[in-house]
Amino acid sequence: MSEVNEHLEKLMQELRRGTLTIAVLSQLNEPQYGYSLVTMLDDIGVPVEPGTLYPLLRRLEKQGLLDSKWDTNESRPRKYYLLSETGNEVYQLLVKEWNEIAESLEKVINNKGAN
Amino acid sequence: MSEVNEHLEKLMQELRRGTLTIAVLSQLNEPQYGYSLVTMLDDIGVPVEPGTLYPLLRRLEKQGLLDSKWDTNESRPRKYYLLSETGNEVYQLLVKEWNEIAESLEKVINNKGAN
DNA sequence: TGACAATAGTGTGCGATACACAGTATATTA
DNA sequence: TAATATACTGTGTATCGCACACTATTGTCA
Repeated sequence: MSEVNEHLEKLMQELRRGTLTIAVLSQLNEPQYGYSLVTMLDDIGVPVEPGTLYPLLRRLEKQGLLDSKWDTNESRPRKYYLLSETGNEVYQLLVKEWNEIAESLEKVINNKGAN
Repeated sequence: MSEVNEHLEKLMQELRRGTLTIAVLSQLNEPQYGYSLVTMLDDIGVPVEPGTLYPLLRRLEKQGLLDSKWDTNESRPRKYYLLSETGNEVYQLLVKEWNEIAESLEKVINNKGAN
């Protein structure tokens, strides 16, 4: 891979940053477990490594945005996550922030700022 | 500041990641120097610390996306930056990537993925 | 029985960024 | 003219999320 492409990859990766958190939070109105989230997000077009998602879920729980509960009734134990109340508030604010960023970037890209 | 708000700040900061690069590249069809970019971007609604912008500009130059040239004719020496050819290509690709990300996130947020 | 899928995790290095700080020369104002 | 602000560029450092390689266990199915 050329050097330019490596840099491009890095830049795109950087752009995606933080969006995974929003994607995850958005799916957790309904309880989901990690493994299901991986395939689910993948289906929606947000591919994610398990080794990326699991630490994220634990972090969000530690921060109080998610609640978790083990389900040991099924054939295999699953850890279900769900949005907490503060998690929901934070999610709303994040979406708002996202929209502002998107709008501002649109303007910048279309050079509407050049007057 | 409450703990939740600190986390929120971090998350929003994370969301903004990488967008500054796009913003900067978008303004460099015309040559600009660092200080002018700071105020310019600030006007457009993309506030940025000088201590953040300058290293970014140098990095982008080192990566070959920007060319630079000192102007010592004016009262104060200014370092003008300009998109290189590859810089322009990369910028186009970044915008494309950004649009895809934005679209995908929109879907996720509006729960269009739940079918 | 042996391989694959389901399910959850850890460890680590990289790299961008925010922020505090530094430095110099020119305008501007008192 | 002395003092203060502003224009302009930079450096150093700590943080922190993330990608990725890796580990581990248990059930399922050929």
